[in-house]
Amino acid sequence: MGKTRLRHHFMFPNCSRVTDPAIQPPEPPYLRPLNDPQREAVLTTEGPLLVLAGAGTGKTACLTARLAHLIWTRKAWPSEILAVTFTNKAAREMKERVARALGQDVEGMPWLGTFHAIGAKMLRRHAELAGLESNYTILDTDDQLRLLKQLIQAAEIDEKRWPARMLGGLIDRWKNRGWMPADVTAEESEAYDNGKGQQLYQAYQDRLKALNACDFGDLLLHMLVILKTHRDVLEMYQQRFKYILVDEYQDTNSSQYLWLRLLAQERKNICVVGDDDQSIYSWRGAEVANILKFEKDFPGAKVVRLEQNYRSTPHILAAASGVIAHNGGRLGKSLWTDEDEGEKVKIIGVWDGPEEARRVGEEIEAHQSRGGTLDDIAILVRAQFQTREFEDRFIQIGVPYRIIGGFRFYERAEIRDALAYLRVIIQPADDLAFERIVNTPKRGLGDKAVGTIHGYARRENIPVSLAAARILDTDELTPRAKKPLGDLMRNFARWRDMANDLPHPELARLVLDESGYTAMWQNDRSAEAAGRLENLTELTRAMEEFDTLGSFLEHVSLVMDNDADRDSEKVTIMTIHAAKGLEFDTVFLAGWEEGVFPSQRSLDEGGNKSLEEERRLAYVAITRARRLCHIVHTANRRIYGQWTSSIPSRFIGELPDEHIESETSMTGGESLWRANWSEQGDPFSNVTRADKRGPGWKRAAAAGALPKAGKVMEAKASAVSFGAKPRSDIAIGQRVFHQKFGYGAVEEIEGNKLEIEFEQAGRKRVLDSFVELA
DNA sequence: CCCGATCCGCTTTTT
DNA sequence: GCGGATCGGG
Repeated sequence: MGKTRLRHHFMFPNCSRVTDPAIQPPEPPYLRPLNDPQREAVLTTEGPLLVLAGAGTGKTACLTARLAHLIWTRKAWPSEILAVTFTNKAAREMKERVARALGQDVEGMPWLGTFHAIGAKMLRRHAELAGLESNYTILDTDDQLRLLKQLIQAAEIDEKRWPARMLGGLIDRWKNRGWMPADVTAEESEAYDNGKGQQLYQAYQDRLKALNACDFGDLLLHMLVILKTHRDVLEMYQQRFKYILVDEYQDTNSSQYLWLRLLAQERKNICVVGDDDQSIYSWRGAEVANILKFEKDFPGAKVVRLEQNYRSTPHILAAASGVIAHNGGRLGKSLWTDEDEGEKVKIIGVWDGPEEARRVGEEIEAHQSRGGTLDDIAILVRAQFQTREFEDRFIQIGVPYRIIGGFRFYERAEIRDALAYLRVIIQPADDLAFERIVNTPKRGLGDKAVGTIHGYARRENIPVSLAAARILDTDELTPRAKKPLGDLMRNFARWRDMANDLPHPELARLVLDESGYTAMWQNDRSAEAAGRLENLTELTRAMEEFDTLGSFLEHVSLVMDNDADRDSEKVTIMTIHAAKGLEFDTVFLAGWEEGVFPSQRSLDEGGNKSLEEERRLAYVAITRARRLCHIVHTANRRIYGQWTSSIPSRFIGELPDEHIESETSMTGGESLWRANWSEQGDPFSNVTRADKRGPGWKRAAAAGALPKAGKVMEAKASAVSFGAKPRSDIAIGQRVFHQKFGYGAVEEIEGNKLEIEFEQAGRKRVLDSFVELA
């Protein structure tokens, strides 16, 4: 095992020289590249330690060196270190880098992984203490939702008024806080159907137990309860874990915090690494408070700040620091760098969304013609909908791009269907999986038949698939339904038998064929059918890398690989959230407008707390850039099909003047925009402007944060009503040209809106400012 | 069971 | 303005 391999490493010839007083013991290789604070973070092994690691300060290098150090100095065996991360990617990277630091692989680090993976592993060992069997199924959000729907229907609650997603969200929130159903307060319970929240949470947990299943929150919550109520189990883990290491501590939720605190209580060798300024996940339960109060929670904690930035230029750092300085209650860090000054952060103002994409496209083409690679470039957006505009444009001009996020492999319908078949084979009691595929492909078992089976199951209090088997001996089903159900059940019995001696990828292929599932897609004439079949092939191929079907299914539920194709050069388009932890030479930050970024939701609800989170997001966004950072904002944007005039983000106003330069390039010239603005009466005319920055409206917009509600509302008025002066040069029948839709003839005129019959694109409604006379 | 009409809702996302 | 979920009619 890994242990022996590592032991071998301790015989490294260098180590024996320690006995020679004339020669300083050589520094272990992993310490060499570290600066002083990093070194301190590595060498302070005993007692609680908080490492505040600013963006780009070599956090991962430091973390891995620490792990390597603990192992190298034999303070702990690899199996005695608990190291938790949030994502599989981070865990994988850490594993690889520790291995590299020590010069071999670290299979002996069984407790390095995500919170959920480690929680799942512990829970498999102690499942019976939570009323589960160790082969429990891990449900994803889709399953969770379907289950909740059933419960809501059974409770005869109007699902329209009290949607399942709402209940799901509440239950998640409660689990994140470490609450079992009994812990839900009346006040919280009130949030769903006048106090039915707690009751439904309890019913949901009961159902999960009956299904021998867990949702993601349970992986932590069950273990937390077990650690709290079973001293012996807690003590065993406290003994085992000599050192605890936590990455991205600012992202931990209460349940994770309580879990860590229990485990660290005895030895107190807990090292947490994070950056309060990069806390951007409060909406999924993260508590910045955890990192802010670490020193209180662990008295005598040492704090090490990593402030030397190895990533960005001084201008970029100063810009980011300038923005984040507007937040209160920070632990505080000041990033610095040795790098040369570099270029200022460039603020680009454009007319509308399409022009934003056009403009960024031009910059990218220029970068390319200078010989730069597209892999250096990222476009970061606040929300997924913003990617559309760039996609459209890049397709048009032929710039290859990849969009990170969106649909993941394991979330696709065909993959989930295939997995459902396998789940039913492994765990016959998995009702959710059974119900998913009982009539997929169509085999004449519609709602009626399934409802009858369901009723039987409920009456007899047995799993649905068992009910399906038994109901065949009764007359409850019509002969028409009995036949296909009998076939299906016999198939499952047969597949289950075969599971023992057939390799599981083989089994999967066979099941997909014999069930008619493959045929279903082969007969499908729609465009995506071929892709779905490919995905199924890919799925069975992926299974080959796992020893058992069970381990594969766990991998699927816990490890969502986002392997966007890395092979060819592409511009990366993604959300800021997805970009956290990454870096790019050149970064375009798009859509920096009030209502987009900061998002409308964060402005409407959540108050200052959520605005500060948006600001941290801005900080994360800027610090992704190594050398060039461009911030783009538009004067008009279409949101939910509505043209909306937008004012620059307040975060632009918060950038220190001396580190930015601005430019405006609007179709029709800036004067058009300004004319519209003044015709209507500048909503910010009562605000004193610092006119340093050219047009001055950027500042004004930022100042718009001051006179709140009314003013901002007003500024949101649609562009259509705004300077709605119809063009005098357009009449019905006029031939016009439009950037996106090409040539067409005007059919109708309504104010400044035109209805145009385009030659290629068909009939569209557009603003007159978007067309030229042809 | 399939289809079209209609209605809603709409930030971020990992596990 | 789009996609998806849901519902009612054929």
